[in-house]
Amino acid sequence: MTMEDGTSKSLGSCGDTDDDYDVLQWDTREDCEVRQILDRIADKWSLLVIALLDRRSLRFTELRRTIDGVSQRMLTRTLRQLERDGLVSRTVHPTVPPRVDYELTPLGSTLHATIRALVTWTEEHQNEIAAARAAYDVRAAAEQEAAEREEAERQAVARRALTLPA
Amino acid sequence: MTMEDGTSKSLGSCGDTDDDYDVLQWDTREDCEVRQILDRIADKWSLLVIALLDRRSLRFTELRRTIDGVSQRMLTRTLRQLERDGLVSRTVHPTVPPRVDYELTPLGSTLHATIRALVTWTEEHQNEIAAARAAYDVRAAAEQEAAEREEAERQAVARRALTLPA
DNA sequence: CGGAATCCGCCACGATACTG
DNA sequence: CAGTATCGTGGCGGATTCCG
Repeated sequence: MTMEDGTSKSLGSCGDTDDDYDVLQWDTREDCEVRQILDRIADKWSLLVIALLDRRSLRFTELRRTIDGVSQRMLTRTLRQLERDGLVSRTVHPTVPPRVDYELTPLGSTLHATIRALVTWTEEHQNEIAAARAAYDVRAAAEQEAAEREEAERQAVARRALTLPA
Repeated sequence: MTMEDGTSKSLGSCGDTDDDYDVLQWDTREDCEVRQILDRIADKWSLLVIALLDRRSLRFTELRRTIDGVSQRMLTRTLRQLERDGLVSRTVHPTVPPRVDYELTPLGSTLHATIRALVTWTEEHQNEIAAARAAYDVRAAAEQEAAEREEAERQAVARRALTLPA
């Protein structure tokens, strides 16, 4: 089993002292739930798996084929974590060859619904972000060029001071 | 400048072909906006910075002190990325010693609002998740122990077959 | 004070091979 | 088919040093 990830134990409810002013704590402490869930949905495959399973339950190989690019190792690990968090349920049919079905739990469904909001936000604002990035890159390039010109100028001055020092 | 991260260019609108059946594409392609934003808010510090700046604008050192654990390198990188994405604005006051203020842009504010939904979901369901994890770990431990007993049994049988083979 | 540049450890992830 | 086990590597993030 080896418990490869760092989650393991210490699920200490994150210490909500009073109101929601605990901005510092819910992200600083490693064992905080928010951090955990965030890492889960943000890792390379979890979100995609959740999105796919929201349509219908799927077998391991179906997921593997559909996702295209995932290694069997990562798919297994992803599914295990989702299962452990109660977001995905795993049903083994004792047939031969073996057959394993994965489906979203009710909890997983509500999470997917929540995530949709984030996806929607991204879709709605991707143009603004792209524009901001383009603008930033232009400014950065301009500043860089200015710095280089300034540097060249300084060197030119230094050279003149050397070539005619009389 | 060196452009250390992999984002750089290629902001190719992710290819929304028809409806929302592009589940495969918006997460598989590296240059997809959803992936980018997700990686941003999920990285170790961005979310915390956004949460802090949502209250009021802050100086570099204020952020550094408040966050407690962040290296100046990572704080700088985080702020640069957020600035590039148009989520945070950076204002340099040409005083001595220099003073730099960071504040959330309107775009950044809307993102923070969206993220709050996710945080809320987590707060509401952290008990279920904790319970699911505990249950999973118990099952896993039980299975492990069962496997070990089975193994011990096999070895015991093998030993008997050797000690009295007459 | 607010960075930039450099070096480095670590582990998440991928590729490969083996098992029930 | 559905995994586990093992090894190699790229890149993230931390520590340190230097600069304007």
